[in-house]
Amino acid sequence: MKNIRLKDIAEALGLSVSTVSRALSRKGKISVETIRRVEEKAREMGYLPNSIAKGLKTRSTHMVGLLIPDITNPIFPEYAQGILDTASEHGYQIIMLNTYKDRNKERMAILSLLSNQVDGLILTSTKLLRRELMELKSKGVCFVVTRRELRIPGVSFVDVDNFHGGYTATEYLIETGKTRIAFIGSRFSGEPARRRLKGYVKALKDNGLQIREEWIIEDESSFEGGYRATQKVAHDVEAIFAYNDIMAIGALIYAFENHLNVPEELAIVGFDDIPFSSLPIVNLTTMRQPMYEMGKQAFETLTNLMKNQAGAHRIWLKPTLMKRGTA
Amino acid sequence: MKNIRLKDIAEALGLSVSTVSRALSRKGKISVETIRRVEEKAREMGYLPNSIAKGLKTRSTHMVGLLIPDITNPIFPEYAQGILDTASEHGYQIIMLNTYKDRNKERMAILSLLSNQVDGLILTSTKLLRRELMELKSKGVCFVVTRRELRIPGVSFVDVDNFHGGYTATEYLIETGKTRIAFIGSRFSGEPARRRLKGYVKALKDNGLQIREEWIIEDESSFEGGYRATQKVAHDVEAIFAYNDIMAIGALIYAFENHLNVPEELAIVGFDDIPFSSLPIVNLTTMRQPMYEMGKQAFETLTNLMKNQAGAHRIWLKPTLMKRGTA
DNA sequence: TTGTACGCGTTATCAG
DNA sequence: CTGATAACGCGTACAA
Repeated sequence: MKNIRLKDIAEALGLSVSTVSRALSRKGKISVETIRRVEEKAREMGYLPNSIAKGLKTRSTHMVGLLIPDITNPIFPEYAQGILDTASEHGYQIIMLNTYKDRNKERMAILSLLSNQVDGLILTSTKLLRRELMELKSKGVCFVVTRRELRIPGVSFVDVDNFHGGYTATEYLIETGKTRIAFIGSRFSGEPARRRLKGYVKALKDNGLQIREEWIIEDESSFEGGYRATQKVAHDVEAIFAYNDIMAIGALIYAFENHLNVPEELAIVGFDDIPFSSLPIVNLTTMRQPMYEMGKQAFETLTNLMKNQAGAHRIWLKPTLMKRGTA
Repeated sequence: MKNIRLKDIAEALGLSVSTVSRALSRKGKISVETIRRVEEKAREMGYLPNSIAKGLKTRSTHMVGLLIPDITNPIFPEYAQGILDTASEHGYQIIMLNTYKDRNKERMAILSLLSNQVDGLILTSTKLLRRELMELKSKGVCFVVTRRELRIPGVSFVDVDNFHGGYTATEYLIETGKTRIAFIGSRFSGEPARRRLKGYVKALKDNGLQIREEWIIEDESSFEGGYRATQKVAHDVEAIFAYNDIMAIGALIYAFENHLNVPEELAIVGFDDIPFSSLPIVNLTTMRQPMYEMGKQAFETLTNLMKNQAGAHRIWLKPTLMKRGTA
């Protein structure tokens, strides 16, 4: 069954293709009567516009490419939701791809997306080099970066204020009376961890507490990593601020297995607020990252870019403390 | 900066557009030397093919639409991953949309996707009426349905064998010595719940156990729902088979709060194996649905359809028992 | 108010 | 082996 084209409905009505086109898009001068007839016929024949043909002409496909490291990482579904919902409100479709934090995959994905003539790109935790992003920008590609803070003139990004989050979490632990506080984290080479760590350090200093190197532990981002890191310091500290909820839960498991009372003997604060942290059995106190909001803002920033070629936006979202049972 | 077109590289080389096209696609007779020259020039000029113009001509965009009820439902990210990975292997892009189980949203989404000339559709847990699916089929649209078993001639689907899963879970509980076993579930009107329930009933019968209506509880699919349902039967049964992990965890919370030993006093088996069920603190015994595999199979079934217009495939995946701490 | 003619970037057909 | 030419479906100056 062939699709109905403008031409088909034009012939059925004895009109020209352009008249039909105008009637359907309501552009230019056209009689109300013609509009009515065309619309009726279009409905009757089940006309469905060919958006890609339109895109070829108008140079706008209303498609946006979304690159995510890994959709099974529990912080991302909510983020994706924010993007999908907002895109849908604005009449855009999202083409999604996983990059697995592989710079090469990312490059290929972007080429493929641009080849498909997407109107814009959302790059999540991109590994692309600064130079590459500048090049992309100079080609006139519209894009927004999230979860990576970078200062390239004209490049927009949306990120969480990791420093502020680290500061708030640590300060809260201090407020509850803890003075011996460890930080366990992963990938200290990466920006998010570095900034959360800086927030932790600053909060300790501001409160006249000493920074102890041996209380700052690096391990991998996993339950096991959190467990191991906790093992190294649990005998010596009263509280743990973890880089993320995964590691915090690892700490929780350690406490559980070693019959440490939480939070009395060992208080634990995480970061992210992944869905399971709020389960009654877990009930983790943590810094919530507004991931839905991040997705929403990312898309809205992008639409502004696509429409007005407006200047760059830099958005920091504040994480909020979710007080629950572990601190 | 305008994009480089075939025409640009043709002019730069003093060739015709069609020759350049053939050189790049290596179709038809063309000299090796020309191919070399064209490819070099293309690289040099940074040529990126315009897939949507190509699609207009070839009537194939290599895009596939994916409809999912809700990507934040923890069973779906893995599924989406399976689809994304497989699509990528086959050189396809995925346009993803949430439907929120809303039939109308689904209709709109499909129209919009077809308007974008996708080559195929994957409909997850679709609410569309049988009649609508048949209509879609008769229009020649390629699509695969997942998580809904339906017998429409020529329509392919991939689903988990819910009956088998329900049977296996119940049988396992019986094997561990339990005889008083409850089923807690939600949406008994829906097929998955009905089939799992049937499996439960059959397993009881096959083992000479009685079916007790008051041990079959319906409530909503949430922690609270599972908690409430458990509350109603816990005093009377030794084991609970839950429709899904969410409800099973609700049951677990109930047991936890009421100091019931799990699994001695109350054994619990879930369904899904969502990521958190394997956490040491949760450690839920459950029927694992192979969601990645389901996504993979769905896409592969679809490619077959798109290529050969091959006959319909009906695939049932077997869920597998994950023996952990709660049963 | 409507129709004609052309172009968007690509591929397919048919001559040469 | 290569080049003109005609589509693909739609939008838009320009002419009527």
